[in-house]
Amino acid sequence: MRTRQDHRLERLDDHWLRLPNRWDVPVEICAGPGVPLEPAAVDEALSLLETADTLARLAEATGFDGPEPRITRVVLTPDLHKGAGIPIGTVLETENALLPQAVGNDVNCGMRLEVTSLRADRVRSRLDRLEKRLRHLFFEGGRRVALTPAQREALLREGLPGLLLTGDTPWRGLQPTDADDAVDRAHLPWFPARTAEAFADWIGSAGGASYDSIIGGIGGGNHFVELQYVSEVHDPAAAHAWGLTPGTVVLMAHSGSLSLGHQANGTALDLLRAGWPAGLPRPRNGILPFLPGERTEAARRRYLDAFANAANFALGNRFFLALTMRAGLAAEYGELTSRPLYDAPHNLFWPDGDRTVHRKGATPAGGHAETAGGPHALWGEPVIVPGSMGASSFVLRGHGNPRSLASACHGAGRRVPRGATARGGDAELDAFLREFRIVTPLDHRDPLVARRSDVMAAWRRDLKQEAPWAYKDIGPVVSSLAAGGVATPVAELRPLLTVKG
DNA sequence: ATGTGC
Repeated sequence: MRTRQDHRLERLDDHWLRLPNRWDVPVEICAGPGVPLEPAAVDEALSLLETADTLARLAEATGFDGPEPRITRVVLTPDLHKGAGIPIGTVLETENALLPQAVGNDVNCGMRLEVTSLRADRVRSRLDRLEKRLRHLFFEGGRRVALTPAQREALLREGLPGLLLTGDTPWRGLQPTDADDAVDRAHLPWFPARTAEAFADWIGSAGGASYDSIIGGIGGGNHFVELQYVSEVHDPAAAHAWGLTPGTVVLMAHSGSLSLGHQANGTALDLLRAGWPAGLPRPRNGILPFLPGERTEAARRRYLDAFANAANFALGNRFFLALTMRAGLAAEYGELTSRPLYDAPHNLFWPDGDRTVHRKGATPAGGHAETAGGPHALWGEPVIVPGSMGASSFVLRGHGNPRSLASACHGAGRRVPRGATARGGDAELDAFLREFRIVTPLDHRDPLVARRSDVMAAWRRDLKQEAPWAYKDIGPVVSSLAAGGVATPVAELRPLLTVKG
């Protein structure tokens, strides 16, 4: 299928497009002819580029005498769609500038993939019983992760490795493994958090160990925890190395930093507004950057600490989500192993000297250079691309393509805006729910449910926003990544059971 | 996307 091309885009070859702009910033999109691109998202990308002017004006107004702050490259992924100010599916490379909004509110939203010792036929044989267990564990008060204030603080400051060193943290008799430790240590190499002051309320909310109302929650929107099985192998050598043999059951968790990332981003915007030079108009696109230097040092440091705290929390939360799923599986099928293959961040930046790569709704796809010395040096970075509910997901291996800023898409991409899914579609949703095994929170319209604080409730309207027809077909999206030299498929995964936040 | 709408 060929979709009509946006007149502002120029096709470079079969799988790359260019967005010409008056700032001469290289803006490239990896998308084949079968991938629809939302015009509103292209509008938003052009509006983002006005930040090039903001950087120049801010530097002048503040007498900034360091090296020129600039946008050096933008990559838009094939799952591009309109976000709040900056498109979801944007990779932004800057020099001498940091843009909190280019990672978005949900700091370190990401994807964890674990390879279990279970086989699909065994899991399939008792899905009814497993479903009941998971509904209880995730939504009906069965989660109950107990952490002391010291443990909460350690999680924020030093991530999961820090938490594991702070007293006993067994949960339902399950302990993290060496593989967890290796994945979690590899995840956050950039800057440890110094202070958790922004989250003092959450840390200090109990005297002793108490059950946590936040950690272990899935979140909403497109977040989920899913059991899948390997249905097809596309790259036998890499699949074998990663344990992705046909019929193997895997666990996928997509979740973010819940309320913590929002608080971190809010802190950044408050600080940026407070420090904005008097007399300089605020930018039309609403995007406020940090420039380096002493003038902004204190504010930047406070933001980076809150950012790292939220990022650490998100990684830890995905670990707890996996642990919850492991607990359900162990209760139903007996002892098992579940080894994390990867935990990939979607919303994050990496300052590296003067250069910063920001990703908002995009996933790293490093090759040999980016993974050198690590466990994935041989095959490249695992790239996890989930399809919409009920559809296949893919695991690919990254090629570190500099054209893509070593980045790939983080999903199939929304086709219908959230707001446009409210009307109709109820019969289709019912049919979908009969066909696929989707474990959802309890119905929020039920007055008995709404009054109970120990259960999760959700609206049907939210579920409709995540219906399969609201998303693009994942096939052309994955083909674009492969043909565009970004990442190549290793294995295809089909859903067995989805726990939907 | 957010412990639950402007």
